[in-house]
Amino acid sequence: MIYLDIALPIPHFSNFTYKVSQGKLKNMEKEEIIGRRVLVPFRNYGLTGIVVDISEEKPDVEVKEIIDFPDKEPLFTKEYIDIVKELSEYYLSPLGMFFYYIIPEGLRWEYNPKTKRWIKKVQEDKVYVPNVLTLADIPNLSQKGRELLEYILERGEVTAEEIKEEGFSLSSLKTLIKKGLVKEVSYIFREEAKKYFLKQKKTVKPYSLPSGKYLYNTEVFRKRIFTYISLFYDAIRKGESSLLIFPNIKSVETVYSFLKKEFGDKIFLYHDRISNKEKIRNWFSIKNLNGTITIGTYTSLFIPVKNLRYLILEEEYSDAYKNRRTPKFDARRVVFSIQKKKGITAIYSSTTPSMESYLALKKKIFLPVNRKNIFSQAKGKIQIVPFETFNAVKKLLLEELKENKKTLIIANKKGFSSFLFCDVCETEIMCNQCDVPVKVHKDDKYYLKCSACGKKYQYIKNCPDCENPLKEVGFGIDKIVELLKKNNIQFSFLEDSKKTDIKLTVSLLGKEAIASIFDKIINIYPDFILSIPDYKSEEKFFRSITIPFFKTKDRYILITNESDSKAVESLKNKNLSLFYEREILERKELDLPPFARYILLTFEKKNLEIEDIRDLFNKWIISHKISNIQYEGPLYARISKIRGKNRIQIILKNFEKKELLIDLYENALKKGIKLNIEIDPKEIK
DNA sequence: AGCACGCCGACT
DNA sequence: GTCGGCGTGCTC
Repeated sequence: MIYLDIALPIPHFSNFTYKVSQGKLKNMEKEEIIGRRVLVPFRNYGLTGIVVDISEEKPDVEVKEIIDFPDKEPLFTKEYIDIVKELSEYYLSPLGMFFYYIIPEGLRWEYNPKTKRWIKKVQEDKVYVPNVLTLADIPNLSQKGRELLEYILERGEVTAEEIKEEGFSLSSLKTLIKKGLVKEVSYIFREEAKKYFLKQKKTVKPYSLPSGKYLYNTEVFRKRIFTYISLFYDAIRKGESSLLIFPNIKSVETVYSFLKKEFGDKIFLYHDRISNKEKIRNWFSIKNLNGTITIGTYTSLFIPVKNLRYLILEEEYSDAYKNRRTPKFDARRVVFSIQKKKGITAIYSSTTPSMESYLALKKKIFLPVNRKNIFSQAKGKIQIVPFETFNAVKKLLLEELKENKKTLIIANKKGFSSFLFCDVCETEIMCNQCDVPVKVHKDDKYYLKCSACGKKYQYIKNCPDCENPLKEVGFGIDKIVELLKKNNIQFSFLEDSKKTDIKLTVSLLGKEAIASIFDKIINIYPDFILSIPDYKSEEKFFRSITIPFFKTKDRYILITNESDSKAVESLKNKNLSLFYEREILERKELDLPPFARYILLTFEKKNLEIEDIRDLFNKWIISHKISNIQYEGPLYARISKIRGKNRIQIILKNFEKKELLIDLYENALKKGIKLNIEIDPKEIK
């Protein structure tokens, strides 16, 4: 008997032991078992897990036997298991939950105890293998049957399509199966013999970067992409692979279709909107083939790419790189872990890098890709217009849109109005289950929507308490849409593939790959970003005003009242480090990230009170004899209620013994309080 | 997470 | 009597 350490998808901070008999092992080597997907009985149902370790010692607890190893090969290599383990510990996310999330969706099989069957989510590939060793001494076999058996023996393993292509009929195959001469085998993935073609264009010079961590902020996106092409050609020549990550699917698809022309069958796509079948096929192809290129979202970071050489994280500043659900992780850190483990070349790219990356470059933890001046690649004129009223903005827009130029309008805000306000009661109209004012939206008609829980409400004109007419406060993208429609101006959204001269978007952040160059860009009042109580607000504001400039050919019109801020100063002076240097000083003075590490604890329960949490927290500190702990709270969260549950927060600063928080999590859970632990939160209020 | 079990109020 | 909502406990 052999015992397996299996990570199962349940929020429990330990693995589970199962036994496996020699028969089920089918002569597998130890290395072929670790990293494998495994089906196990669990209570009265079943689960899909990942084998993370093997032992021959009998454990203390009573253990069950596994059901099956459904795959031909492991999903993960030992290296990647170590990387995922490290991340799971860092982010306090259970290992099994981590693995379950990062494997292709089609492999997350579920057991239905009623029908006693596994729901497999994808169709398996069926192949046919010989069940005899030679053709000799087989009586009663037709000429056709003999020829087919000979063919299957020769190939070792064939599909029904291949049998048909060879000119055999499927009924001959059926006869052979009936006679027990051929066996049908199901695989979730069968490696395909790929026909590669690759004609390198003469214009592209292969280029290589030695292993290490790089910051690439010296060139705009359209130049960076050609650097990647050069790197990819160099890697392919050596049989090495590359992984290029974007913060959203639209960017992935745009770049994929562009690079497909260049690299043909060498290139793979991986994100959550491709089919389950394709995801599985691509996973194994990328794992097994030499010299591939993968374009994907952050889920593709966990594919154990064969011979990985270049790992590129595009627009590395993007908030989308932080997964806010379990398993919690930040793509930037995942890239860091993979680089450290494998000694590859990792490139963090963006026009406006994150503060962390900028500081890492300063400290020489990151290397520069080159030393070009990014401002020499943008020639637009910056025009700063103060904001007065929304009516003035409307007038400016109509005037500017008269010119037949390729124009982009950035609205900076979703929805129609920010909220509804009653002058008499002096209150905002709130969501009835959250502590959030409802936002006014307008698609075909007006409606109200809560931005916290997503609940929609009918539009109301008058205050439900005093019946006085309500005032709409603020303006979002839906109001710009209304203006353009009223004036019969042809437009489309930036994210649509439709071709119009006028494009509209909420924000350009994370969309550098989607947006082309515009003659004119109008950025409407991004100032509100500064009013969000978060230490990253200035950085976000800086990015929102800077990125559009690098997409402008002639005129960049920025509507703002913040022209004295360090962000606008730095843009006007065409010197981005002006902003970064000043921001770094401020962060250092206030002891904010990246100079301090924070952990945000959010407790959620109906009718939860500050006292409950203070009790719970103090008991935890005493029971673990924790001293010198720096924290703030417990306090009500900025959004003090979501879906009827009160939210109370504690912020820990530079807390080292993270693993003790598991105990706090479990103590809270015993009282029906859900604790959300966020390591390195992206917002601190 | 996802399931079972048990308590309790509401409704036949 | 029985259905179902939800609080609690447990998982190799």
